Amino acid sequence: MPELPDLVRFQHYLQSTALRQTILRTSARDDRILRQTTAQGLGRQLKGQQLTGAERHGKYLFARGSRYGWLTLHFGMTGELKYQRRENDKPRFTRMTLTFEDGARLHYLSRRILGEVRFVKYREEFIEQQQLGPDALDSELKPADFQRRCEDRRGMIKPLLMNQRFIAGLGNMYADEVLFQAGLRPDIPAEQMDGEVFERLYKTLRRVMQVAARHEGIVADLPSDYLLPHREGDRRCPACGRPLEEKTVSGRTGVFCRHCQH
DNA sequence: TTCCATGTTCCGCA
DNA sequence: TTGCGGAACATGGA
Repeated sequence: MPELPDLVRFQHYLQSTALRQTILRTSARDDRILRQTTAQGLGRQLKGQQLTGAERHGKYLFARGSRYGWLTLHFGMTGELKYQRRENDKPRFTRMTLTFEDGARLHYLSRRILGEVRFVKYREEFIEQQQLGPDALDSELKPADFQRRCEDRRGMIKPLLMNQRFIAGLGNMYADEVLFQAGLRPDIPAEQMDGEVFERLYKTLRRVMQVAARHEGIVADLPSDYLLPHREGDRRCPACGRPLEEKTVSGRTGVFCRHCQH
């Protein structure tokens, strides 16, 4: 599930549940989602701290520690958060749990274990180390900058949109959505796009991601002329009604409309 | 049972 | 050097 709009939902969820409560302990039954640390190490770094805010960059969520550092979460393909105020049963697929002083718990769930949990001292340094591109909603991302970064790229446009080093936040679903809304095929070479096409793509990308972020990635709430609600439903183009086509581009199954995208 | 999956990374190859 | 396909990761659901 998690692409940028879903991360916005997780961010709001964490902000509305887990802030300003002192962390008593951290447990991770399964070490495989921990990176550069262990359950004990993570516990030492977080114990006694409170989370005071949540920031996002692309598909990473950062929860600020009141004394120092950031709890850093990546959700892979199947991750999510669950907050429990009472001693209910731990949700299935819980991989890591923060327990607060009052007994409430924040669970990090991941069905497949492709996400990661770590603690970083400096957020900006981490983003740099991961070589993440600008966040897709970053107001600093200007069209000219976007075009310049596209121009010296070979290869197809869709993998470029999904490349987190190019721009951070889009995955398979929203890359398809942006290309559909821009009327562009997923397999056109990036270097073939002229200035007018760049501008259309840039504006569409910003608009689609803003709309999706506003709806916090809830597909059912997206406008009905969006592709996303139709790719699992009638599998028809919301613009022309023709059946959507599948095309695998750089290993990911995508969906597009041959009639509306060129 | 087999195939596929909203992510990332690594390898081999062109 | 860049980018692609494929595999791997690990697991569950259709």
